[in-house]
Amino acid sequence: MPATIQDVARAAGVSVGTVSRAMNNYTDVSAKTRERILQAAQRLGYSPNVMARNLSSKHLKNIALILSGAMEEEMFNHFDIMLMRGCFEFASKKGLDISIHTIDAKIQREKSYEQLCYEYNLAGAVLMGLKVTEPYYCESLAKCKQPCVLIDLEPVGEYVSTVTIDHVAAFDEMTQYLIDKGHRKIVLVAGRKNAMVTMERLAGAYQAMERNGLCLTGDHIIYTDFLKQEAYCGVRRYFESHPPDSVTAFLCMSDMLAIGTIDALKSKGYRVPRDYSVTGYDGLELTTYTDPRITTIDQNIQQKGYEAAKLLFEMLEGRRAQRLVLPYTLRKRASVRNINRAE
Amino acid sequence: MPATIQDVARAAGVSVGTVSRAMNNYTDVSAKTRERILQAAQRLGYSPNVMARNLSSKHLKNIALILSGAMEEEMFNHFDIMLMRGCFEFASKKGLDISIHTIDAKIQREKSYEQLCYEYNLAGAVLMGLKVTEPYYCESLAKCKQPCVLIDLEPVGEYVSTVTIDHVAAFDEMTQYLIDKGHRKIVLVAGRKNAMVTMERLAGAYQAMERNGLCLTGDHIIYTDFLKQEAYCGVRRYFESHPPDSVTAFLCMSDMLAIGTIDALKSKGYRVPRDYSVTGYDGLELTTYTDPRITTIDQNIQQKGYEAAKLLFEMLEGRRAQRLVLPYTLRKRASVRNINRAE
DNA sequence: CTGAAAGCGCTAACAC
DNA sequence: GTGTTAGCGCTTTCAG
Repeated sequence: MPATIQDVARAAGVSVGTVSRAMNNYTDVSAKTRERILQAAQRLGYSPNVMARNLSSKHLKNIALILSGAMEEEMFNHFDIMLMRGCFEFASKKGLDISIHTIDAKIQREKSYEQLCYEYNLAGAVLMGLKVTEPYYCESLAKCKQPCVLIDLEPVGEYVSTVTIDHVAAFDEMTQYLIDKGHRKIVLVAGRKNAMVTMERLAGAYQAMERNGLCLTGDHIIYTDFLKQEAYCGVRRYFESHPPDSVTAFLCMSDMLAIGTIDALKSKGYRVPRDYSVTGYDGLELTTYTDPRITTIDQNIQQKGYEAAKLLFEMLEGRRAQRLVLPYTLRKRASVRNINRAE
Repeated sequence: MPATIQDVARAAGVSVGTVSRAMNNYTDVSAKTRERILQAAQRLGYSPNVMARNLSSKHLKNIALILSGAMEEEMFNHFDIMLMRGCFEFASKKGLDISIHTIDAKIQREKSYEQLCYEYNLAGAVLMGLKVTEPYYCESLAKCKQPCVLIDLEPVGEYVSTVTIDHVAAFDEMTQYLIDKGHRKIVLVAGRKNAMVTMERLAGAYQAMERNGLCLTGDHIIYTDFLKQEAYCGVRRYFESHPPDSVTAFLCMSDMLAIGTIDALKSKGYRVPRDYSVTGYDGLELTTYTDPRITTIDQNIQQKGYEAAKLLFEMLEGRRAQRLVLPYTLRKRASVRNINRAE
């Protein structure tokens, strides 16, 4: 049976209140007593019970990483991992303890963010994988006084910060890059139809196409739920109703979609980039292992996570919510071929 | 301010005890009152405070996933993700709530497993990424009455289960496969020197080599900490002191090491598998995206996680600790070339 | 500087 | 069936 604060108090010959003060680095404990208490605690192998501490303490200090839909689909993918790493990087730098909680669509419909915070005594959280298609939940965020940080979403309410990149500009740049390489017939392998990130990237694609006098028709857009397998099937299906020369490049909204696309192309006997060019998005490390290495937008995901945790930390210290837009980088690699006549 | 059990009691016109019983599905509450209470709870948006519940409750019900060294090196990699997915798969199937905690080497040296359990009121946990090089911690596990499940380690103590695969046999099989393909000059790209998994796989390699009258000398073993980058450097360094024809195949102890090895080989202008064959280990999905696709041992990692969580669950119900050995599969792919004269 | 005591929100034993 | 009450281990006033 592990030691409680009572045991330490007894062993050090003081009251529990004094032990508590000593353990929490209060200044109003004499150096001598503190030393005695710390030694007793050490000797007994005492560590405070987190539940009791949280229950009695007024000030919420706990911060959390909330993984939404961790079990559905391909959630908990490479993207999320990097995000988590970033958060932990910040936490360990600051000596913070971040708790992790998983929620799913069902929970989100039944329990507000505020309730979750109450349940776990959270001061605030970084929310990963949240979908705007859960309007109720987003509303609950807006109303809540516990701050939170969202990734790649629009801020809602006074205590919600977001960290994102300029997806419109990034996708515009990627589209322009393909166009510069001579591609006119482009198929878009898109994400979930009403996801924020999908719409923004779509806007970027349209913007670039229009600027170049091109147009993107509906039958040249393949919607997916960001699953590799869907890209694979979607691309194969595309060729069932379109001739091979109706397209020269596949513009994908994620690296995993690009991988699925390349798979599909290879399965049809085509070669990348000889027959078709393919681009990704996210900048996952694995785009450098693939054959060919994939041209992509490097979002610098880990930094996104780092900044998210930092933002939360700052909000907890009283700073206002904000929308942080991080830079991105276009990584030009072998999956795109220049098809301009000139060369 | 969220509702407490008091508020619900007041709203439903009953005592807190009755609310507690109703919320916890006790049978000794009349259907009518239960209904009234549930409605009141719903209306007030009540959800029990986890801290208070855990503090007051005698029976520990919480189970956790403990990520050891989540922040160091490449921990939190694809392997761990799949393991986590497996755990969550089981949890969501059983309707269990798994909390996640991260610990690092420092914490492990200061705080025993028992203390951790006490701190978070844990009934037991699945421990991921634990290193035997933390002897103190492993001892603390052995002494503790809270059950736990380890991955790829040997069981220690009465309440420690493990789930693993037969690494000796698996690595033997892989080595034999290379030998069957005509490879006699093999370089081993190994993991951390005294890691359990490294030693087991090493034993498998020796076993197969000896059986075939081959021998593995020290200068043909490259030790790493399972980091891709180390394989990259190690392989390049190998060629500085050995002629190109001193080796025909690289036998790697993980898929990431195989990727690093292939990178190094490519950087030297060699091609895989034309010039050198390379094998991986783990069966990560990304070995199917690489160029070439990597021959590997599929550990079925997600199932490992699933079984680990299941084992923990069963131990909590009184079942004895056990050592579970799962099957594996050799996935033959393009990274190995047959160099027998016959073909 | 330190001790005493009042809770934090909940569960579980015990009455009725 | 339901109410009452004693804690769970800790923090935090409030005295002294």
